[in-house]
Amino acid sequence: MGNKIPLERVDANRWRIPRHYDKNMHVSGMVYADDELMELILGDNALQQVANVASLPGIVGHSLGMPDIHWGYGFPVGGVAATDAESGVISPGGIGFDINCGVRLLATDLHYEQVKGRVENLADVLFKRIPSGVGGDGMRVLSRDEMQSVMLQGAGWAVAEGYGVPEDLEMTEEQGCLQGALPEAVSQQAWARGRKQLGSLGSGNHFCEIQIVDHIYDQHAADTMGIGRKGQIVATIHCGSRGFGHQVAEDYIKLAESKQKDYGFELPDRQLACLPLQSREGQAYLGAMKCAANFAWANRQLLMDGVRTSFAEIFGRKARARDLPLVYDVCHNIAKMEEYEIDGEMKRVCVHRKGATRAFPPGHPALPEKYQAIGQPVLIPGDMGRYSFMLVGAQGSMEQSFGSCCHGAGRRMSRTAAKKAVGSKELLEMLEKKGVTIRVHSKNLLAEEAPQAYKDAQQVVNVVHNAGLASLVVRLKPIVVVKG
DNA sequence: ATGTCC
Repeated sequence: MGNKIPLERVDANRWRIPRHYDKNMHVSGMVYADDELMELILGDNALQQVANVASLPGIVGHSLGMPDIHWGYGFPVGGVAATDAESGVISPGGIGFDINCGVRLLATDLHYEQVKGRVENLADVLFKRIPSGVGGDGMRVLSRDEMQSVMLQGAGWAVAEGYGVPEDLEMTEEQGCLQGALPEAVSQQAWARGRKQLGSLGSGNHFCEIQIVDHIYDQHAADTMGIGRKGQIVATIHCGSRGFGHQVAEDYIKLAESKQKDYGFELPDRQLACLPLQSREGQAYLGAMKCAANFAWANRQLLMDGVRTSFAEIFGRKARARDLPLVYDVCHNIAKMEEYEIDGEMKRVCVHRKGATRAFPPGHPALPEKYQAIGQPVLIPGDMGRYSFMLVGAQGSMEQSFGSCCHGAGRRMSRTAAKKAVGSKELLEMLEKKGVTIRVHSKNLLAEEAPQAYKDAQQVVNVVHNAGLASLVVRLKPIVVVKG
């Protein structure tokens, strides 16, 4: 079905889905891929979803698809869409179920030579200290007051509770807190789920990895981030808002679906259900989404503390935050109100990033002082067997993609297809052969995350680099993987 | 992603 879509080649890395393809489209689609990735993308219906998103009321610019794009709920994963702040809509499916799923990376001052004899020990301690698994409870149970504070203050709450240091907040997108969160817009069911889950990894593609700096593309930017030594050990955490954000998403997707007739929206897919940004319901979703985003930042802050404590336990470090500084934290499932130049005038828009990372260029006012000259760190986890990447945002993102780029390798197999194709035993053997030590809560879910189930992250990041959305800084190789 | 079906 995807191959019915007319694709116009723009250049080596970009393809247009012309607006005339479907009368519902208000704008064209723009998809970032080279020839090889486009072959994979044509294998599912993600391009149809890019075209569908172009029919959202008030969409501006292009409906965008990043090179890691694949099929998602209504919107593709790896999609970016901006809607007019006054006359446009917000679509909960355009943010996704795991609100503020995101990634953070910590540097260490350790070299692989200092760690290689303790790898098994490190894996055990991380697995012990980082709660994981489907439905898993977190590091602490929150009172109602504490839960409300987490929703309102995000990572700042966690730092005030002793999980980390104020410098961590400077190195977090939005300082780890979106203003304007509305706890009263969050259902009691979501409150109840959230109160048990703060400080937990969950399952699926979430992980904590210990990685080695494997290749350096940009020494100056790598040095600025404190990850400029080959063989240096870093830690990556990939996690979101757990059952809390999932419940918020579910509640508002249902609400939006029930309101489509009232607002006179006739969208090509009911999963695109949306709410006018300036409506009572639209503002309620935005306020609830911010609660979930803030919860996710507090969650990653607690998980990071677990990583620092693990390193302290093994390597005897006392000043943990100083020895393991946070390099940066980005979210990749979120809607943000931002300003861009569109057709020659500045416009305030709601940028839906679903499986897409903010990638602001050097000099952007939202960046901390430390990164003004190099641009925003952009963390791109690949798969557990091959590699992950650090990039920095480039000027092209402001001109082309509403300050956004890809968020990962992107699936090439569905979860069910991956489970059919890969046995958990052979996968564990393959990882061991590659020198990856793994601790996993549920072995039968692991196959869903097999490297074969993902595109080659190197190909994906090459496309955003060549298209000028972000620039390569370092490549990382996993040595320890902890998963749910 | 997810108390993977209220």
